[in-house]
Amino acid sequence: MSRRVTINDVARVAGVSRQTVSRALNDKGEIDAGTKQRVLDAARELGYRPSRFARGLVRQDSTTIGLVIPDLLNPFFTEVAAGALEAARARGWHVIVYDTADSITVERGTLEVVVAQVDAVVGYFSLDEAELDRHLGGMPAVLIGRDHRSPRFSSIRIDGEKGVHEAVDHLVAAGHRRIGMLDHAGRAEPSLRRDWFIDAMDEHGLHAPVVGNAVQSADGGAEALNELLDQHPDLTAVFTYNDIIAMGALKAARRLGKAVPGDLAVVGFDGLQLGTVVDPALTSVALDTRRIGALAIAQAGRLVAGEPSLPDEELLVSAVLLVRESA
Amino acid sequence: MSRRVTINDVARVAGVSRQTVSRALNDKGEIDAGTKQRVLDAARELGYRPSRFARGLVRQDSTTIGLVIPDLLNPFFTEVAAGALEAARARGWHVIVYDTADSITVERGTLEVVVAQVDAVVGYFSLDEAELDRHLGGMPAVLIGRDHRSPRFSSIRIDGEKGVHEAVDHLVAAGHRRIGMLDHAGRAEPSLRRDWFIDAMDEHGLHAPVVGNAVQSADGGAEALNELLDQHPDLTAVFTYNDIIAMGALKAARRLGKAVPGDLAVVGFDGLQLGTVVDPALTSVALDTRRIGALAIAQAGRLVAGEPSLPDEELLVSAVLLVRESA
DNA sequence: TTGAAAGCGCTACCAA
DNA sequence: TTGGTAGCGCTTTCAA
Repeated sequence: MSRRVTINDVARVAGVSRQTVSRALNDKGEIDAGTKQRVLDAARELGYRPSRFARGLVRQDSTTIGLVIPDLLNPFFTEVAAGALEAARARGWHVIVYDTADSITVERGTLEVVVAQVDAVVGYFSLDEAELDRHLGGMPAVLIGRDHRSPRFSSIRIDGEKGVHEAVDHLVAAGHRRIGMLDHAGRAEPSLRRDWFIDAMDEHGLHAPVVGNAVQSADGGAEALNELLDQHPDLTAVFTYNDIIAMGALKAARRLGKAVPGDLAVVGFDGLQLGTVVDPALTSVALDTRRIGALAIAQAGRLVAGEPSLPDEELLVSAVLLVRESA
Repeated sequence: MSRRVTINDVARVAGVSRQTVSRALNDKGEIDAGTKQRVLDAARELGYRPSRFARGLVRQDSTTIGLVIPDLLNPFFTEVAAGALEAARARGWHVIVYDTADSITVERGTLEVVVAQVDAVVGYFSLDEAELDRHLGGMPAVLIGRDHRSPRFSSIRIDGEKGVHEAVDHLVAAGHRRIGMLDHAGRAEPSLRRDWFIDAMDEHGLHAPVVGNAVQSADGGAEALNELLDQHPDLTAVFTYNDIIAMGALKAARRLGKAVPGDLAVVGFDGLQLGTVVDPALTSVALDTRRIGALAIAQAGRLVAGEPSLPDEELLVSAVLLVRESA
């Protein structure tokens, strides 16, 4: 039903050849103004729309990139996506967005179909490289926030180490000694962010700090903070796995009657714009999310065009401490 | 550089015809296991990836929908987009997302390119119908939150009237009489939401209520509330144009030393999930954003397939009051 | 200024 | 089980 009226129909109705139709529609010169108008009229009347496939087949331009993210509603990924869209638009490229709903099954399904629709894939993937490779079958791919072993892939690396150290330095400078962390829950292993945190604490002679776990939501953060403070009421500061959890912690702290940052300082991770709508505004180890998205697109573009990859050091995004009000 | 190795190359290397290659790659039966393996090996070795254009040309399936939104970072649009993505995924359709950066110029540019890439367009548009029509050239389009005159378009209509009335009823029932509103700023005319509000107030004999204007951001909401309370210190409740503004108002109220909802009740509009991360959680006139996105996709699909449009009453999304904590 | 022919890369439909 | 032929809808030579 969809693709019905073709260039031939227009040609017939306009009483010209289809090459002439093509000329009229694509604003090529070498065509009589009258003829052109006649063709345009016929096309409009018939409701003619050129087939993107036929056109794409003969003009080898137009780049489309698949962006795979676990959850668009997670503000962090929203920001990365926005950065990617902007970078793509600037280049005239198109981005098909796939939300895998945090499900590895959906991710598999997505990978299955994405390869037939785009020139390259960028995003966050959970599958291991072998399976990724199998699905992708040679399509250029840029993994965000994850290193790769196979040379078939490219990565945007995230380095939060410096930022986390800055955060701990900041807290210690403000007099904090009893600093806890709310890591993420539900994954097999503790996060890198936790390692960085422990490391930074170590540097200040603050050993074996307290670490709780929060499920990935504001409520999760609130609950986790309650538990943590329950067991360690003497904490004066917490660093969290990310901003969402931190916002929950903020809320929990208030309910506990603790002033932030007076009684409890809170530092998140991600540096979401959202951090400014809560009160106090969230201090956070900030990642440049727009840049992450933009880099992924830029790198994907190079891979598609067969250009050399961006230099490794440019594929790295480092976090810095963003001091707002909560610490 | 991009599209180099074709099915013919694979056929040559594997020593078969290209039809056989096609069979092997598409898991058709009627092929010898050995041959198939040979083909697969050759394909992999050559790094062969089928052209999506050629494939699309011959198999007339695969639906791609363009989603045009003013600002992905606005949580309301994020939620709508997420709903659209989910609905599209369920159908195996693809969604190309375009962020027009709240700019009519970008919107024009987007429309220009989108028509060549998708089967239908859905989203939020600022251009008038005539220009829209000119750009779209007959492509099916679904306008969200905006009515259409031309039969060429389809609309998802938003009705907040009932919800706003519920909100005012709720406030009045709680004893509020001095209820103000923070409308949006910067647009030519006052919003429909304001009309609904005034209407609902009227019904309770509360005439000529106070209306301020806020720019679309949390800070804007905070600033606007300060001004409003400055001029009308006796207000005990505010209804806002949307949740973002409401969150700013929440923050401002706290800074003013006003308890929410004790000293000042706050009701937003949109019902964002985000409303739960602030404290107190935001009471809001809620729209089912997922449903909006899903409906837009469903309707677009019908238009593409030439099926009859969804019935008018199903194309309508009504807001309902979502009572949380702020009122 | 226009049209005829060729071909983009692939799959469907036959016949072998 | 395989291959030949045709053709999807369009643009690009090249002649007329």
